[in-house]
Amino acid sequence: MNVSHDKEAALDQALDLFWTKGYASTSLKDLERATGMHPGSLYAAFGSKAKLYCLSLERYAKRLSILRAELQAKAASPLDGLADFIAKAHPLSDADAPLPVCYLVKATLETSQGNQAIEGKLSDLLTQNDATFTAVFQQAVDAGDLPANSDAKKMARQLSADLAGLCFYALREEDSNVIKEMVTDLANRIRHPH
Amino acid sequence: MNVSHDKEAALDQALDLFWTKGYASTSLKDLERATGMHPGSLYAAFGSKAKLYCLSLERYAKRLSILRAELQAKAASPLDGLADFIAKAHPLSDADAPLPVCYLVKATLETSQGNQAIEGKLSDLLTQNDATFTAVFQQAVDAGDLPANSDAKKMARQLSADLAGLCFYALREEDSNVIKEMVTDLANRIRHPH
DNA sequence: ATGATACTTGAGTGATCACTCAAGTTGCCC
DNA sequence: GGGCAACTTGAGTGATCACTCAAGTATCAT
Repeated sequence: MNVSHDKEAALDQALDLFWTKGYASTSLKDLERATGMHPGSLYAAFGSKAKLYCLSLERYAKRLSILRAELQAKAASPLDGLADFIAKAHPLSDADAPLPVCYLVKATLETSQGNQAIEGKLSDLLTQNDATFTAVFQQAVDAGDLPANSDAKKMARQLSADLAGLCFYALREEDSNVIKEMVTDLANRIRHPH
Repeated sequence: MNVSHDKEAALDQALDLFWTKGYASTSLKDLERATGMHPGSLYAAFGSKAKLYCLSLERYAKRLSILRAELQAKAASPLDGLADFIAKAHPLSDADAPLPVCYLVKATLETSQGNQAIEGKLSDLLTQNDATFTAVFQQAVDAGDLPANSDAKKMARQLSADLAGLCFYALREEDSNVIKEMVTDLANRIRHPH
């Protein structure tokens, strides 16, 4: 009996698996089990393990970016939107996420050694993310919410690093209240810069 | 012809390899090449890949801890010692380190899925590190360098996270001056809390 | 020299890796 | 219902994985 497969659903399953186990530690057997697809179908649909991984990275980044844009649109100010995003939508604050850790951060630290395609894709997505953060801080400067001589790029860099730091800490801290406090602290620092 | 092996030197080689490639992506072939040891000797000396990894984690943590203690002893104050450590000795500031990234941070984000021994060892070492940071902050409080109502534990937590965030950013930023600036900014925040 | 002890050697183990492809199944048009 | 294109299937590929162990070699004391 054949089973027809939903490529999008399979990609979601693969994303969760890669996210939790990492690229190197996820085997095709794992992917077969998670997606319900057989190796032939997986390769027909996605080409290779590395390409599937890249697709999952892209999918994650796009999903997060859309969420951020939505919150931004609803927020009273650019900085409020960014703070809302961190406090509500980021994997750190998302109970549905397989790990309280940004997928891109974890993937970067794994440095899928040697695979040029994966490293390039990661670099692209992270650069894009930094650019978005920079744009938001620049909007805040233009709106007068930040001093006119603020360095938007530097602030974006610091935010990226701060988020990554929280991801690291969230992975090993068992008390979720501690993380919640650190996340809201960070969000408040964004919302009310001094 | 047999070659006699220096266990300490081999462990150093393994440490560098695991540090750069990660646990899952480092094969025994890689370890053989790096240490010049044959599989039999490796297993006689270290027991298993996982045990060798744990030993390398321990060795790294101890080395870093000793460096920190030395700087602490020479410094004018506890906070100065901590700041010096970050600005001078941490892998972020150490040109000799294989990666400008704390080995323990990278290892934690890799979450050697499933291996209880490795996860336990990592957890121990990180907890120990947090405790040291906490102790230093407490010394600063006792010395009057920090307000009496300071939460040393919370400050240690934040420092751990900040360092991890910098590690993440250092991995992907090509311009070393950017990292240098972020590191000195962090060190100055430690030195002169507001 | 000789035998005992300790260490080194590397071919070989079964398991698992990412991946392929011929054969089988399905759905659709006429 | 016959023919065909598209998809699914899963046993099988060679490579590589972590790891073992019998055989070889060096270093002793005697």
